[in-house]
Amino acid sequence: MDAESVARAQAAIHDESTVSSLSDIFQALCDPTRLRILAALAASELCVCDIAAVVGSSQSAVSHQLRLLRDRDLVAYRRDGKRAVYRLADDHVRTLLEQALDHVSEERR
Amino acid sequence: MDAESVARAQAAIHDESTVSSLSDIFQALCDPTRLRILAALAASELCVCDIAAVVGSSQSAVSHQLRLLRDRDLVAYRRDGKRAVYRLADDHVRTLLEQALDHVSEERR
DNA sequence: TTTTCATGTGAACGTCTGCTCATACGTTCA
DNA sequence: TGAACGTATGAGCAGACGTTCACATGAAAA
Repeated sequence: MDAESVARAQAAIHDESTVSSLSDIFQALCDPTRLRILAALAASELCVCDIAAVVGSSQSAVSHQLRLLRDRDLVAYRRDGKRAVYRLADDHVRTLLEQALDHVSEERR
Repeated sequence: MDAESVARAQAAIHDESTVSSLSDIFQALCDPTRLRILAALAASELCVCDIAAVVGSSQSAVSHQLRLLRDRDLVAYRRDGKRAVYRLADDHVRTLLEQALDHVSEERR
C-alpha cells in the first residue's frame, strides 16, 4: 500500500553477503556455551582443559565449539607443548559482547 | 595449571540469567530472514504483507518470525484496520544492528 | 450477511545443532 | 620406545529451528 515506505525498506535491506555475515556473527554468539567460552577468554587466555573446567562443559564439547569460533575468526590460539592456548581474536568480539551486555542490563531496568 | 588465569576467567563468566539473556538476543538476530525484517523495519514501519514482499518470504513465514521477535520485545505493532503495522521496539535494536554492521565492514577490509 | 482481504497459528517435515562417545593425533616424560 | 596427557575429530543421536500447508480469526467491502 504505502509505496514510499516499501521502497525505503527495500533500500535498507543489505546485500546478501552482508546479511549472511551478520547472521554468521550472531549465530556464533547465540549459544550459551560459546558465550561462556568467550567471556572466559575475555578475561584471560586459557588452554582447552581450563576452558572446559571454567565453563563446565566436557573437553570434547569445548573443542568442537572452539573449532567453530576459530573458523569464524572469533578466537585464535597458539600451541604450547601439548596445550593449545586460546585467546580472543581481537577486540571486536569483546566490544560486541560488552554492547550486548549493556543492552541486557538496560532491558532489566 | 595457571590457577590465577582460571580464577580470573571463572569470575568473568556472567551469571546464568545474563548468559541466557545474551543468547536469547543473539539467537533472535542470527536468522537471515529476521535480520532482513529488522533492517526493513529500521527504515520504516510496515504491515505484514509489505514486510513479506520486501524480504522475499511468505506471509506465513514472516508472521511466525514476527511472533518470535515480538516475544523477545525486539519489535512492536499496532492494528490499523485489518493491517498489523510493525516497528522496531526501541533504538537498542537499531544500535545492535549498526554495531554488528560496523564489525562486518571492518572485517572485510 | 456474504465475500474478500490481512493476519495468526498449529501440525508436519526436513534440516541444522550441540552434545556424547569412541578414537586418533601429537607432545612430553619415563 | 612406550605410556600418559592434552587436544582434535567423526559418527550418531536427540532436540531445536524455519518453512510450508491448511485453516482459523477478524475486519472491511460488496
